[in-house]
Formats: sequence, C-alpha cells, structure tokens
Amino acid sequence: MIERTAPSLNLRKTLLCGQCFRWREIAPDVFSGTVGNRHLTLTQQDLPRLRQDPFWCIYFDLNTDYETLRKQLSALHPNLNKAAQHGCGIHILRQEPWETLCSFIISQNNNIPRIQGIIDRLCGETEACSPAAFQNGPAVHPFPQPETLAALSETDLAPLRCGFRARYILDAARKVADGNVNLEALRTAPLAEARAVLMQITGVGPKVADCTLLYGLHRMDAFPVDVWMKRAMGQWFPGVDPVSFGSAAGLAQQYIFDWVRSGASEEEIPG
DNA sequence: GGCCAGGAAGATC
DNA sequence: GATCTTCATGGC
Repeated sequence: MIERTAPSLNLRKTLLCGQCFRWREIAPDVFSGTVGNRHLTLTQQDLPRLRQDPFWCIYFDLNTDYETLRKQLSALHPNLNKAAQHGCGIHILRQEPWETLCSFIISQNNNIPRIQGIIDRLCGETEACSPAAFQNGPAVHPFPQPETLAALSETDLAPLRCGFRARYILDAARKVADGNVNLEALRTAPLAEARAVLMQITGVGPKVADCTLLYGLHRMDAFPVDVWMKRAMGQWFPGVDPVSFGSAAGLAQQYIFDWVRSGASEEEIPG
C-alpha cells in the first residue's frame, strides 16, 4: 500500500485564486484566514493532519475526488486539458452562503486587494481590539450576520468605502434576514430557479448569482456565462457546449478563469 | 447600448 | 510624480 503523500489540494492556488477573500499569505507558504468563528494558520504540510478535523475537512472539500473530475474535464477539449493542468490543485471551498453572496456583491467591478479591504472593514478587522480580546490570542472577527447588517443604513456602511455597493449589501441582508431569500433552500433547487431567486436581490446579476451558487452553495453545476466567458469559450473551446461539462461545470470555469488570469497567452487561442 | 456608480493598483508617460 | 486604464458588474 502506497501512502498518499501529495494531497490533491494546493493551498496557494485554492486560497488565492479569487474564490475567497479572507485568506492571506502572511509569510512564504504560510496562510492565515478566518472561517465562521474559527481562525486558522497553516502550511501545505498541515493538510494531511487537517483530514482528521471534520470542520476543515468539509471546508477544504478534502473528500471530493478532484483528480477524477480533472481527468473527466481534461478529456473534453485540448484547451480545457491545458486549463485543468494549470488549475491542478484547486479545490472549490465550501464557504458559507451568506458570506459568499455578500463578498461577490462587493466584488463587482472591483479588484481583489480592494475587495479584501472592504471585507476586512466589514468584519471589523481594522477596529482597535480591546485588551481582553487578546487574552486568548488574537480576536476572531466573524463575518457579520445578515440580521446585523439588515438593521443598518447606507450611512452606517460609509466607513467601508464600498461605494455604490452599499445599497446592494443592505438589500441582500434584508432579503436574507426576513426570509424572502432562503439561501439553504438553493442547495437543492433547480439551477434556473436558484438563479432567479438570487437575482431578486438588487445588485445581483447572473455572474454574482452563479458565483454565489458555486462558491457558497457548492453548486458545481453553476457556470457563470457572462459575455467575457462566452467569448473565451467560443474562441478557445469551439464547438464545446458548457452543458457537456455537466456537474463539474463550475470547476471547469474556475480552471479556465485561473488559466486566463495567469496570462494564458493569446497565441494559444486557436484560429 | 451607453453611461455611471468608489477607489485602488498597475501601466504609461 | 501625474495621468490614464482596468476591474469575473449591474441598473437605469
């Protein structure tokens, strides 16, 4: 029996690929982040041990066979094969739906450093911590609950410096808090229905909806088909219908995005 | 379809 | 240094 020494998850690729915004590389190969009311600092070497922890095992999706999914996607098209090779090691994290929805509302027309800054301020990371908070180590700053945000006003959110997105955050918080949008129910709802429910929220369009479904509800069938991605699909995957990606469509799009963002060269575009 | 809504980062001058 | 340009957008 050969001991499995190389887990399918690559921490850097997974945590810094733009699917989440509360992880930082605080030193070379050392990653630190907050999930729920837990704070974790780890390196790639800590992953095998993490398998024993039910919470982190679920969060990092360690029980999904990404190697098989990656092989299935690779077989669909030569360019998807390249993208999948580049994205090898990316897991789709199982993030909290509300935090994910709110984060991707903030992400629209925005860049990652600024998104991280806004979310840090939203979570109170930049507030001065009381001395008592440090008695048992650094204070953990959970993502604010929708009920908390629902009671606030745009003026209250001004210190976040999130611009026009403030009213979108408040509308989302209120619709989730009062039950108009039941995020948990979207785990099993038909994809089209789940999208429609999310798009009732002001400031949530097709892309934010699909990102919420993929990253927040682990709907691997969700595929953000915006104009940009459609163009990339048409140019780089001629004749391939995203439907053929099936239940791994979300993973495929993450591979493609990561590949494109890395500068997957124009010369690789066929024809 | 065009434009506008923060602000930060990177490119360019 | 100053000045563009861009940003996984959505709404009017």
